[in-house]
Amino acid sequence: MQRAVAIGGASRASGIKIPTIRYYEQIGLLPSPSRTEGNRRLYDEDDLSRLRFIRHARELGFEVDAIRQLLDLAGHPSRPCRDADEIARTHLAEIDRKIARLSALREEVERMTRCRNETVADCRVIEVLGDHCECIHDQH
Amino acid sequence: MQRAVAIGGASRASGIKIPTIRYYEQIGLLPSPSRTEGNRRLYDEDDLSRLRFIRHARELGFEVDAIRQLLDLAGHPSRPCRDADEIARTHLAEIDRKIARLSALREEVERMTRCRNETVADCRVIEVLGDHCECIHDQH
DNA sequence: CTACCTCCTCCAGCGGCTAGAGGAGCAGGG
DNA sequence: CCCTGCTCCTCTAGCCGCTGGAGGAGGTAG
Repeated sequence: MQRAVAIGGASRASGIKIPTIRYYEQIGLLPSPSRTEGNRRLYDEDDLSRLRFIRHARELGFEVDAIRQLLDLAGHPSRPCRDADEIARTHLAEIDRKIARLSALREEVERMTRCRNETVADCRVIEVLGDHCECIHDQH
Repeated sequence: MQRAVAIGGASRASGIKIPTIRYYEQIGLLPSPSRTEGNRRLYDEDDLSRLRFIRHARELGFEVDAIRQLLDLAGHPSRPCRDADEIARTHLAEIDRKIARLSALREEVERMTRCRNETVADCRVIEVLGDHCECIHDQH
């Protein structure tokens, strides 16, 4: 049996603040963990993985609902992939767009850091991220 | 002289909703545009670029303050790069971490879409994004 | 037994939007 | 020239995703 930690430990392990963990439980993003006799939450390794996943996904700009879908996908082994396929594909497309635009931004920001003693007269950061040739969105 | 558009046109051109554009102006993320005689906002090409930039940056998970910094960087040609260097480097590191984790996630999600008629029994999406070996953060 | 730390619940507030009310500007057709 | 209808204006209230504090109970160490 693996050791379980209280909410403070889970917070340190995941980098998510204590009230936020409780909030995730409240909105059903995280299953209600077991409790001690004294009513304290106990998190096992699975819970911690899930918390780390949520943290990184949020940092990458996925919204709670998307994370919920991804977690469902990963959390139901018996579910046929066919059902999950469209969800996954949707997210794949979104991930690709994110990577493409981050790479373009990276290029420009790095260029800025290279010109140590010059001015940023020719910075094109806005143009780079403002360009939407890689966009798949309908709305613009 | 280039044509300017009203807020509705700016919204369609940038993919940002009208109230959000007004909100960005209110918090000083977007400069107050010129107005018509009838008090309507008029946006030129520069404003639209800025709006597109903000939209993409927000989608990529940058917070408003980071965007403000990046815009300042790109918007002051006379400013020596030395001043801006640290800001740029900080963001560069963040961008790199985002790209690394997005790539890992991409890999896993794609693997999920490949197994058409199988189950997702061996999905490792959570582990992939839960892993924090690329993290530079102090807090965990 | 006391001190102190972590945990509990409840609730209020903040950042970043988003939507609606109520009213004025403006463009096109009759 | 006026009416219809669309877009715009400001103001205010609400939603999502947290974040922090009050007030109190559990648990552990000296």
